[in-house]
Amino acid sequence: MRDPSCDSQSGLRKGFWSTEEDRKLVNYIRKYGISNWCKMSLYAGLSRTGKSCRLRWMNYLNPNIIRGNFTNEEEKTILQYHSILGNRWSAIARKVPGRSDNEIKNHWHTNLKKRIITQDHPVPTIKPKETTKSIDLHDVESSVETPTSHVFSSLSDGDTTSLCKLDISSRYDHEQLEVENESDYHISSPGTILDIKSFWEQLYYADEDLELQNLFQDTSFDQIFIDNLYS
DNA sequence: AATCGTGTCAACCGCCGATCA
DNA sequence: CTGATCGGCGGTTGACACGAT
Repeated sequence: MRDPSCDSQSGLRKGFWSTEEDRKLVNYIRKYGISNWCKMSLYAGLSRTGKSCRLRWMNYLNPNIIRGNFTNEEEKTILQYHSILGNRWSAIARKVPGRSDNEIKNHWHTNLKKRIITQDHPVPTIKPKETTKSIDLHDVESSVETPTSHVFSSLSDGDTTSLCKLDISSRYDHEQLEVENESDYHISSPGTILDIKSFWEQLYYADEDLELQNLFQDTSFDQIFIDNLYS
C-alpha cells in the first residue's frame, strides 16, 4: 500500500508560503526532480500537504511560469478557447504557454469576463448544428463584404483542436446563422489546415459524434465578440 | 487620517478519475 | 477485483492593496 495520505495529517501549515519554504521546495525539486508530492514535502522538510506543494510549484515556483501582465495575444487565445472549451482552465492553459490554469482562471474572472459582459451586443443563442444547414458555400463567396463580427468554431480529433474563423452577419435568429463572407483561418496546430468546405461538412456530420456534440453544446459563442474587443 | 468598497490573486476545498498494492 | 491513495481539476475563499469618500 502507499503511504497514508498526508492531506489528513494535522499540524500542517496553511496559507501563504514563506521564502524559506519556497527555497526548500525549489532546492529539493532541482536536486531530485518531481515524484510523489506527499513524500517530496516530507523529504524537503516542509510541513505542507503534497497538494499544497504541487500547487505552489505549478502556479508560482516553476521557472517556466511567466509572471506579469497578459498580452493581447494571450487574452485573445484565452477568449477563443474559453468559448470552445468553457471553464476547462487546464485545457486552456495548455494553449497559453507559460501561464498556469489558476492564473488564467483568475484573469478570466477579474478581466475578460467583464469585458464580454459589457459588450453592447446580445449573445445569440444559436446551436452549431443549426448553423450548418443554412450555408451555401457559393453564396459565401459572392456575398456582402462588410461583415460585422467573427465567429470561431472548432473540430477536434481528440488530441488537437482546429479553429476556423468566419465573418458573420450580426443578424441572428434561432433558426439560422448567415455567413456572409469567408475571412481567414486560425490554425491551432501547425499542419492542421482545414478548408472552409470541409469545416462545415464535418460540423454537420458531427451530429453522429457524441464527443463533438458535447463539445459544441458547451460552446457559448461568446467569441463572436472577441474581435470587437480588440478593434 | 480613517473608513469603506472593490479588485486582485494566492491558496484551499472537495470532487473525481487514475493508479497502485 | 477491491479499496486506498494520489494527482488534477474547477470552484471558492480570504488576505491584501488601493482608490474613493
